[in-house]
Amino acid sequence: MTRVLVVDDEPSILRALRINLTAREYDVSTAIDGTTGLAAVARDRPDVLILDLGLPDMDGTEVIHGVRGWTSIPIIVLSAWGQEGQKVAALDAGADDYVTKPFGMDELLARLRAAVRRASPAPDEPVVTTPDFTVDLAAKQVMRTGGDDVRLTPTEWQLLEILVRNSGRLVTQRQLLREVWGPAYETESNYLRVYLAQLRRKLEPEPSRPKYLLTESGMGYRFRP
Amino acid sequence: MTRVLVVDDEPSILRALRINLTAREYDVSTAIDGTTGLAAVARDRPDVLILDLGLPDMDGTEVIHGVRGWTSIPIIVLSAWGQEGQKVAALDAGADDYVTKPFGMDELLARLRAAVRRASPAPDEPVVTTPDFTVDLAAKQVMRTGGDDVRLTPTEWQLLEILVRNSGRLVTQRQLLREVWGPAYETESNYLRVYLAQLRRKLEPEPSRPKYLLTESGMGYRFRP
DNA sequence: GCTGGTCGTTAAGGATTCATAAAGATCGTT
DNA sequence: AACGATCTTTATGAATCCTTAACGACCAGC
Repeated sequence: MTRVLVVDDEPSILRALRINLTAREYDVSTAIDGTTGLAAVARDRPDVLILDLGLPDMDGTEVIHGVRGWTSIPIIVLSAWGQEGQKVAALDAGADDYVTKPFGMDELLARLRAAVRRASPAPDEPVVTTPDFTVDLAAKQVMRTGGDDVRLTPTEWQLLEILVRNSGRLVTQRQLLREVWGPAYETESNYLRVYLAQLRRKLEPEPSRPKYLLTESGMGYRFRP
Repeated sequence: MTRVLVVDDEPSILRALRINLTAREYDVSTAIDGTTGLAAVARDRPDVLILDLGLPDMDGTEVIHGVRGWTSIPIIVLSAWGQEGQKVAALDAGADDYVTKPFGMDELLARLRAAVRRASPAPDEPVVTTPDFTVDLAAKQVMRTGGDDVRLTPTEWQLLEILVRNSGRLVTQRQLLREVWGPAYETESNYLRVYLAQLRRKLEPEPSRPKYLLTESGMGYRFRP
């Protein structure tokens, strides 16, 4: 289920979007200003952000910069008629698309679908296999070679997914912390140690001598296929 | 924040660009001739280069060749009216775009945005290969020819990365020390000796007779691909 | 041949980072 | 209310890395 965060200060628009998007099987959350919006992005990690440019507390482009600083989720901007300059600035700041108010719900839905589609470029290899286990990115499933599947908690899965998607590449601790826990946790590197240990216990044949989930001291972690 | 380096010998133009670009949230640095311009590119590694063709000390195309020898950052050329030949030569040499003086700030800004956008999806992080080992900048991985990968510590990696990114050209001790240890360590050249020795021990087939990590006595070091 | 400077090599400590276990905190479910 | 699962936090010893110093080799100039 696609999760959408709507940031707008007009209750009527929030209400209209919530009703329409929920009816279309989107999972909707809302925020009424830039500050709570930024916090909500970090906390809820939505799949798409719909952002009104005319917020009471901060400029729309500031919000975009704040989001773009650490994630690349699609951002669709809502701009009032006549705010052409703001619109361009928003696109420059990193927004993906814009809709001018007042807008038809059909148009917004179309752009929403397009944004989501663009954002998830079908990974060319949704299944990664090693001699000891198999990771199915699409099905969110891990199976040990032999048949029984491994139960992973949500956090464990997020971590594994990032490492597997960057197969062979070193992933910085900052990046892992930012993408799993949010930008406020960039220094909590002990989280990584705890969860890497759990993943190793569940996946590695010899957890204290990892073959797949490798540590590069001082730099980050790497999944070796 | 996008970093722009402006190389021009006319103070009025430097001033105008600095004001306008800074106001648009660009991080601006400047140089007044080709020599310092080339040094600034190597040192600051800007995201875009704005280069006047009519420099006092060297021909514009020479500057472009000097830059293109080792990086593919976008180059926007400024040419005085009537210098059609120079303009073509500049594009041949590898410039990305040109603006004819006198120019409107809006036009320059538009071309700047376009250049940055074109460049961003193609991060220039190549794979450098030698007969004995391979350095993958993106994956932060070094593999010896034969299969086994080499473990580098963070400091070793930083050093190697700078040398490889400046493949073939001499990198000053000052520059290496500044970029790895910070400006306060610019004179601690023994650090370099220690770490170069370690890198050679890990990478060179004959560490005491280096083929790739060369010392230029009194000057600095050079990576020969 | 002596001398001062630069470079290569090595090794020991102290500092940082890591692995691991285990105890609280939180949340939803029964 | 109690439970189980998950997430957070803390503590400890082990592993790794960085810094620093010492010593010898090499080269240029005197």
